[in-house]
Amino acid sequence: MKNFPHSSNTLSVNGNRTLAQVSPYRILLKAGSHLQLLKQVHAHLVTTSRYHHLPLLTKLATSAVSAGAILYAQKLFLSAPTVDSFLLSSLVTTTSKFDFPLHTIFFYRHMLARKISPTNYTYTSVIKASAKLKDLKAGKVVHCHVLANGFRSDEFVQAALVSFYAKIGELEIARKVFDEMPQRSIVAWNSMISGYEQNGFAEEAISLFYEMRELGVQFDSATLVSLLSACADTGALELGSWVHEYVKSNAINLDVVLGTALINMYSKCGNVSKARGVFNVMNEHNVVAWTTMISGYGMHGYGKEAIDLFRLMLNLGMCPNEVTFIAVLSACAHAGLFQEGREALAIMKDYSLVPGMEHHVCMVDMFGRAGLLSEAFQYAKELNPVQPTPAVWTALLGACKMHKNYDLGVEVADNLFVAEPDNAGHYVLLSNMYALAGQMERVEMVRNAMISKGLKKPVGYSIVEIDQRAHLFSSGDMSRPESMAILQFLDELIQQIKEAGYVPFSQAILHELEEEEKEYALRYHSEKLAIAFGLLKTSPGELLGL
DNA sequence: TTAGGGTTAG
Repeated sequence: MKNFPHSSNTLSVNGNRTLAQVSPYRILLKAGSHLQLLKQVHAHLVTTSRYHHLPLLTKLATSAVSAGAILYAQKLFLSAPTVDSFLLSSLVTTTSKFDFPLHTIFFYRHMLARKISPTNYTYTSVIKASAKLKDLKAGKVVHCHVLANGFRSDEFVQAALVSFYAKIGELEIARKVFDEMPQRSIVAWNSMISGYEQNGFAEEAISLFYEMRELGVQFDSATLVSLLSACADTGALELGSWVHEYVKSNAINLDVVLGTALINMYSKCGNVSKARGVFNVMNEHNVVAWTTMISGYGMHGYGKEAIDLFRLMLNLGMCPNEVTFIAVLSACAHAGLFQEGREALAIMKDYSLVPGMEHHVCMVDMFGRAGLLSEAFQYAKELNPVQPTPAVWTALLGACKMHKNYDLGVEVADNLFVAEPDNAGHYVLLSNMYALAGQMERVEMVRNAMISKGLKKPVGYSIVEIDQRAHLFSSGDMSRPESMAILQFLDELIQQIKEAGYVPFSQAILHELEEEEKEYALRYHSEKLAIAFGLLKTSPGELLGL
């Protein structure tokens, strides 16, 4: 609730003048979104018989929406003696703005029922509400209304549609609307770029940005934020650094959103000190910025730095949320700081947070990695009556493998098998664990089960960036024209490192492969292919930034 | 007599 200046419970306007002497509209403006005052005005309007005055009622209802009193606003509307287009379109736009999408649709239906013609403002609001509700059908219906009522070339409505389809994952439709726009606004470009990135098509997001630049369309901060996310997704450090330089040399305001996107990009691309550099020069830090930086430290094994930053955050009075705690616990797990992790989990309640399954997974992972296997197993079992999720068992299984405790590993694997019988990734973990425990008949059983169910483990990828272009490799990938050269070069490299003492660790891919196959899979692992390609295509030292 | 579509962490 916002603070209301002057007084809290009674209206005193302009010194001694009474309520009746002052324009009710001015009182309403002054009441702002203070619900108590709005109700007083409401009562006043009723007692002075001005309740039928629609402009006043409209202002009252939209103020109630902005105060979060959506049901009160709805009652006001339903009790109105008459309704006009101003009242309804105001309610549609205000409910959309203040995040009451169901009510936006509700008032829009009332508009249609009363044959009130929507404007482009109405359409943008209703489309945004459909996006919030992830309601494809509602959005498509509104899209039809848009076309039928001649808003096919309205810049605002079309941009809202691009955004809607992109958010809901219908990228082809989004692109079609985008392509057919007579005038593409910056917002339409940004919606399309962000849509690609949010749906896992970072390459397309980056391409579209290049297209935008080549066409001479001026991009803005929001474009760069989505572009940075795409860089983070693909490891495109060079392009991400270009964005940073661009921001600095064009004096673009480094607000908390842009700053956080830069921190995230540098962290994911492996440059934590640059990430911290950005964090340090930002003027404003919200919980997302803090969490991103803590998470950046954590993912690179800098547990102490993550904990120090977390403590600094708390000392400065910033409130962590559940994501912050996931970042902290994960950092502790990777750095072996289980004491710190335990303390962090214990203080969640001080911030009215309850540990969820993701936090428990971190704890199991933390004990497991630290070699405290029985503690981890105990923790996992004590999660009852909340049944441990497969993620908990997977974390524990990884720990059993890491610490070569195969007996416990098999026990855990059995739990995993029961918990999620259709996950191909788990089958591979299971069969590896059985193989390590020497239970070959079970390996056979798991493998057969996998084949009979037609399950296949999703393919993993490795990416290397050369000249601002990301190159993607999967294991044994032979799809490039340079494939033979890459393999030849890789063979030479492997020969050299073998001479230097390298022994392939074929246990790591035990999934019932013959010895020869094992070595093939290890040798042509996607990371190795990507690195060989990178070394081939760059001058000595360049790939490592030397 | 009102008001708009795009951007950050797991």
